[in-house]
Amino acid sequence: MSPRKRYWLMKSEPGDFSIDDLQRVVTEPWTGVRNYQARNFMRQMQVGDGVLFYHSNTEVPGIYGIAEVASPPYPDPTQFKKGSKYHDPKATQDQPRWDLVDVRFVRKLARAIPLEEIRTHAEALGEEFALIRKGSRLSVLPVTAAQWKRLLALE
DNA sequence: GCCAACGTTGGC
DNA sequence: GCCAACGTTGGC
Repeated sequence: MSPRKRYWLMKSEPGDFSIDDLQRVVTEPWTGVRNYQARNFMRQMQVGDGVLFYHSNTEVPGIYGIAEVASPPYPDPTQFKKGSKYHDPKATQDQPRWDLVDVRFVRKLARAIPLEEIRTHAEALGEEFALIRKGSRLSVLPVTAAQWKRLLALE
């Protein structure tokens, strides 16, 4: 028995990989996460979970699209690749350190929801929401069903 | 490009 | 186990 569908927010710098890139390739392994908290969230993911696709480090940071989890978690192959900027010398095939999931394109939002606007709804979303919590830089974070609904109502 | 906040590393 | 130094993230 699998738990009910969950929701997540995943950040990407559009210069590296944008929602348009995801639309083009449809499915993409979410490589390069090297933060334990973010990794642990990906380990909890199930196929079909909803994903808010967030653009960071860009002119208007915010939510630009919707994706879904397309695979169970598995070891990030880039951790084994010497010369890759994601290579981790402490990871071995027997003892991988980093997991990822494949992410599949669902749709672009009719209108991006800027971080600035999301902040104005902090009270409704909950102060503990990691996206707007002071100092939080998590690139993969959980979203409750209520937050998912509230955020997409802003579209 | 700046820099605050945070995580990781490594000397001791 | 402490903590300074360093690296990274990501908003602005």
